[in-house]
Amino acid sequence: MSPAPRSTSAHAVATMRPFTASLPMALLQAREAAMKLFRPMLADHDLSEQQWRVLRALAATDQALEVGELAERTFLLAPSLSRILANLEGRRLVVRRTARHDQRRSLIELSRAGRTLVDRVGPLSEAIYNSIEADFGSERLARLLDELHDLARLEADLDAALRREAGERETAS
Amino acid sequence: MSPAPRSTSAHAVATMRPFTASLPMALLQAREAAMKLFRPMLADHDLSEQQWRVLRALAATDQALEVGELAERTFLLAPSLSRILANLEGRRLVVRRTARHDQRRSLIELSRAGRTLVDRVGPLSEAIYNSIEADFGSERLARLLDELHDLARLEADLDAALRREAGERETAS
DNA sequence: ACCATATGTTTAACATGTTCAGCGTTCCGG
DNA sequence: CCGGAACGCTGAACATGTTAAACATATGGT
Repeated sequence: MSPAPRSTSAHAVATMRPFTASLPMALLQAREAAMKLFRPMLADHDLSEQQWRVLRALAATDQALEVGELAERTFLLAPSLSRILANLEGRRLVVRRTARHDQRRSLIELSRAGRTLVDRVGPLSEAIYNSIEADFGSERLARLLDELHDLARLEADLDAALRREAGERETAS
Repeated sequence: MSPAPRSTSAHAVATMRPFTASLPMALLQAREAAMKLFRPMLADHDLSEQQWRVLRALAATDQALEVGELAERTFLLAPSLSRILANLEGRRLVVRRTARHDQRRSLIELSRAGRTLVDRVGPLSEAIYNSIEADFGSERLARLLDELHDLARLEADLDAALRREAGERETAS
C-alpha cells in the first residue's frame, strides 16, 4: 500500500481515482496519439479530421445520404455537420440536393472531385493505419476494437437507463 | 459474404477499412458515450469536462503547479488551458501567482472555493465511474486501460519515428 | 554588459463540440 | 381540410481544439 496523500487527506480527492487511471483520459490519450499520426497527412490535402470522416462515409456507399444518416455514421452532431457540409459544398467536394418525397431533407453525395480526392487520400490513410496495426498486433487490435465497441454499447445502455430514471422523476412531480 | 459495393469498386474505397472498424472511431465513440454520462452532472455545477480535469489535477496534488505541468497532466494544449485558467481564475476557483525564480512561469493552485467544489463534485464523479466499472467488470476494465496505455505509448513512438524521418529529409535538402 | 536565441505563456484565427432556439415541412387528430 | 405537434435541418452563442504568431522573460556566448 502506498502512503496516503498529506494535506489533502481530509478531502474527497483522497477517495478519487488517480488521474491517469481514468477511462475517459485513457481513451482521449489513445485517440489523440492516433490522430497526431493522421493529421499532418490530411493537412497536406487541406482536410480536417472531421471533413475526412464525412468524405469517407460518403465514399463508403454509392448512394446519396441524408444529413441525419450522415451524422449518425460519422458520429458528428447535426450543427457541426451542417457547417462542415457548407464548407465541403463550397469547395465543390460534395453535392447537395433536396429529397423529392420530403422537402425537409437534403441528400448529399460526393462530387467527381470529391471522389478523386478520396481516391488519393484513402491509400495514405490506410498506410498509416496499417503501420499502427503492424506495431500493435493485428489480433490484439481486433480484440481491443471489440472491447471498445462493447464498452460503448454498455455506456449507451447506462445512459438510457439514467435518462429513463430522470424522466420518471420528472413525470412524478 | 456480403456482395461487393457496386459503382465504387473501381475506387480506393474498395480497399479501405470499414468505417466502424476504424480505431479512431471506436475510441471516439467509447469516449463520447462515457462523457455523456458525466456531462449532465458537471453541468449542474457549471463545469465543462475540461474545467473539471483542471480542478481534478490541482486537487490531486497539494502544491501549486506551473501551467506547463498542468497542461501535461490534463492533456490540454497550452492555448486551451490558458483560456480555461482565465475562466476559472475569474470565478475564483483557482489562484495564480508568478514564480519567484522565473517570472515567465505562473503557479496555479486551488482556492478554498475550488477545493470545496472538488469535494462536492468528486464523489458524484466517482459514483458514475463506479457504475461503469460495475457493468463492464473491474478486471476487464483494468485490462482495457492497460491496452489503451500501451497503444498510446506505441502511437507516440511511431509519431516520434515519423517526425525523425521527416526531420532528416529536411536536413538533407 | 550585450545580443541572439531559447523558453513559458498568451493571442489570434479558424474549425469543431455542445446546447438551445428558430425556421420550414410534414404528419396527424379532430 | 386545418391547426398543432413532431421532425429535419440550420443559426446562434459560447467553450475548446489546433496551428501559428506574438510577448515577455531567461540563458548563454562573446
